Parts: sequence; C-alpha cells; structure tokens
Amino acid sequence: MLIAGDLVPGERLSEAAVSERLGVSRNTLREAFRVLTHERLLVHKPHAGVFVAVPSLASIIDIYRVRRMIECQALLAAPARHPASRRMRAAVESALASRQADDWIAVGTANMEFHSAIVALADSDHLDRLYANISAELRLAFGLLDDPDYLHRPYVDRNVAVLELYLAGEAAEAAALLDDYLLTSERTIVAAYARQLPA
Amino acid sequence: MLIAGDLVPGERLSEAAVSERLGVSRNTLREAFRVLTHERLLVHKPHAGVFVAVPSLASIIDIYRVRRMIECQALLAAPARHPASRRMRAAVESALASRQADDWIAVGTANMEFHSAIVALADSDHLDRLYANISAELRLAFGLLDDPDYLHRPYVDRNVAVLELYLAGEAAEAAALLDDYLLTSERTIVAAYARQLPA
DNA sequence: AGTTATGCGATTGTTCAACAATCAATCGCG
DNA sequence: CGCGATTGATTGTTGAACAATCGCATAACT
Repeated sequence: MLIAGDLVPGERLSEAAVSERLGVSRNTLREAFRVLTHERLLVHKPHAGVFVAVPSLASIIDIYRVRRMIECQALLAAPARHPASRRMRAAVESALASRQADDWIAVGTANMEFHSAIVALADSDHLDRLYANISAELRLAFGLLDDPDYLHRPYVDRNVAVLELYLAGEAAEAAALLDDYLLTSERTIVAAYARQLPA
Repeated sequence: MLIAGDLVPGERLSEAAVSERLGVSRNTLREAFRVLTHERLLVHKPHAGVFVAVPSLASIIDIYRVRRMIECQALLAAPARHPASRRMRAAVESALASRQADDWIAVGTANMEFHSAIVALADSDHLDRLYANISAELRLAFGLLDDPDYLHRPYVDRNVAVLELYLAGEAAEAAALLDDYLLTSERTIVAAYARQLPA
C-alpha cells in the first residue's frame, strides 16, 4: 500500500483502524509497523502514533547524493559482462515497451529496476538492501507529485545510452553520463517538489 | 548485549526465556526482535526462533568492500575543516590515551568512532545509518575472535596519519592511505576468521 | 540392523482482552 | 479573549489462551 501510493504521506495510521482493515491483530500490526518504521517508510511519534513518512527536501537530496556515489562507483568498478547486465538490458527493454504503450507508471518501475541492476553490479548485499530502502523512500516522494510522464519520459533514452556505453567497455564514460543524468533528475524532482510543497 | 558480546553468535534466543530475563512481555520482545532482525544482528527462522547472527566470511568481505567505497569517497569529497573532523580528532586522541592504558577494547571502540566520523564527512543520514548497521555487524564478528590487542593496535598510528593528511588538505593521499589500510585490515580479519571458524 | 512412520512435547505465530500512561482537544473560568 | 483543568481517545504493555508447526524420540517395519 505504501509503495503503491494508496497512502498519503503525513497520514496517521491508527492501530485499531488499520488492524481491522487488514484483518490482523494490533500486536501483529505493531511488529509490521516497527520494521516499516526502521525502513523509514513510516515515522513513529511516541504516544502519538505512526504516520506515513513525508520525504523532506533534505532527504531527497541526500538520496540522490547516495545514488550518485553508489551507482557511479558500481558502474566504474564493474567487470565486463557482469550477470546483472542482463537485468539492465531487460529493464531497458521493458521501459521501451511500456513507453510505446504510454504506460508511464510501468516506465517508472522499469527505470527503477534499471538502477537497481546497476547497484547489483557491485555484488554487495548491503548496498542492494540500502538501495531497496532508498528506492522505496523515493517512490513515496514520487507519489506526491503526480506526473509520471514528465518524471520518467526523459530517462528511457539515457538509460539506453548508459547501457550501450557499459556494454562497449567504456565504463568511465558510462559513469560520467550517469552522474550527469542523476544530477539533472535530482534538479527536476527538487524543483517539482519545492513547487508543490507549499500548496 | 549484542554489541557488548554477551551473546554468542549462533545462539538461539527463546522468546519466553529472554522476555523473562529482561522483564518484558513476549509481544514487546517480539517487536524488538523484528527490528534487530532487520538490522541483521539476529536471524529469524520461521517456526524455529531467532538466533544471534553468525557473520559469514562473505558478509565480512562485503562489509569491507562497502567501507572502502564509502569511507574513501567521503574523505575524497569532504570539504576542508568539516565539523566532523573534530570527531575524528577526538577519536584519535581517545585511542592514543586508551593505548597508553593498555585498554584494547576502548582502543577498538575509539577506532570505530574514527571511521564513523569519516563517514559523517559525507553529510548523509542514509550513509550514517548504513554505517551504524555495518559497524554493529562487524562488532559481532570481532566478538568471535578474542584478541583485541592484535586487532586494533596497528591501526592507531594509521588513523593519526590519515587525519594529518586530511587536515593538511591532501585528501587524495589520505583516501589512498585509508584504502590500503582497509585492505590490510580486511586481510587480517579474514585470516583470523578463517583460522578460527573450522574449530 | 537400518530405515522409515508416528506420536509427543515444546516453541512459535497470532489473537483477544484489559489496564496504565500519555497526549490532544474540549470546556469552563477568570 | 487567554489560560488551565478535565475528559476522551489512543498508544504502550501485559498476560493468557490456542492453533500451527517443527524437532525429536519412540515404535514399527522390511
């Protein structure tokens, strides 16, 4: 429900209401709340309840800083023909197909899968898990701005270019392109976010 | 108890026993177990219970890979005279004092604080949290090998050198030294670990 | 004898009900 | 109109209960 955008950031989640809604007991629900809070998707205010996290501007900027560091390093240090490159290719093709069908939410998830595959190039469980968390948090932020076309369209072709460069063995160029790409993406999101936040 | 080494990796934690030992109810304890499991300090086997995590060799190698990537990047990109440099200096001095007193556990925690401060140079909440998790996991591994002298002694002087270089504005040299330092540290740990594991 | 079924005991998974602690909003009062 | 006390609702925590599941020891069988 959180990553599907069914829940509005900032919304308070009553234990009684949600547990009845989901058909589980309060105690079981609290266990789930604890881990989701640890994943930063919920925030827990003692004696006040849990709320759907509202990604702050600072948090978004932080996320992009981490993404640039991790994704670019992963791409730079990746050996040629790493197994994860199959995932990259599959994600790119899925994005292209979804763009053809004008399904921009699918394009968005395909793009995120592409970046997740890039991180997988580093062969690190810890980085994979960190990236999964970051992605979920970013999804929450995306849910706030509703214009998937504008958000995801420009990056399909860039992903193709990054993939081509990497497959051609030009890792440094691929990383540089990715870094620039992430910077502009960050700028777009931050702008849209700042525009919408005061409202 | 986990990071203090009171619990042996692999040990099973009975809900009833631990809840009585700590004076909390089973439900409350299960909430705690859930987040500690999410932090990788415990492992949860369905219908079998939770166990103190046993850091695998693969996990240790992974941790060092992540450390090299994050710490070196943080050091490289850090602006001069970053606030966190005070933490670095304080940690180094604490380590020196503890070495004088032959308190090698204190030296170990001071060294870890030093590296935590390096990560703080990146000004990233997400990286700080990731590093806290990694540190706890590493502490668990250290608890398995009991020779704090051998594990921490060689690195006090290296930390001094890294700090000096960074403060002198030679970030690249500092990062290079740190990278080499982490590589030899990893080698030492892995060797000691592999030596002790079969027993 | 060795191996496979079987039953038992113990532990986890989950729920429910209850109560204390705490917070927020309402109401009353100066 | 501002401020403080009271009330109401929600969270925090506990204890007990029961079903589901697993590991193990016993028993049966080839």
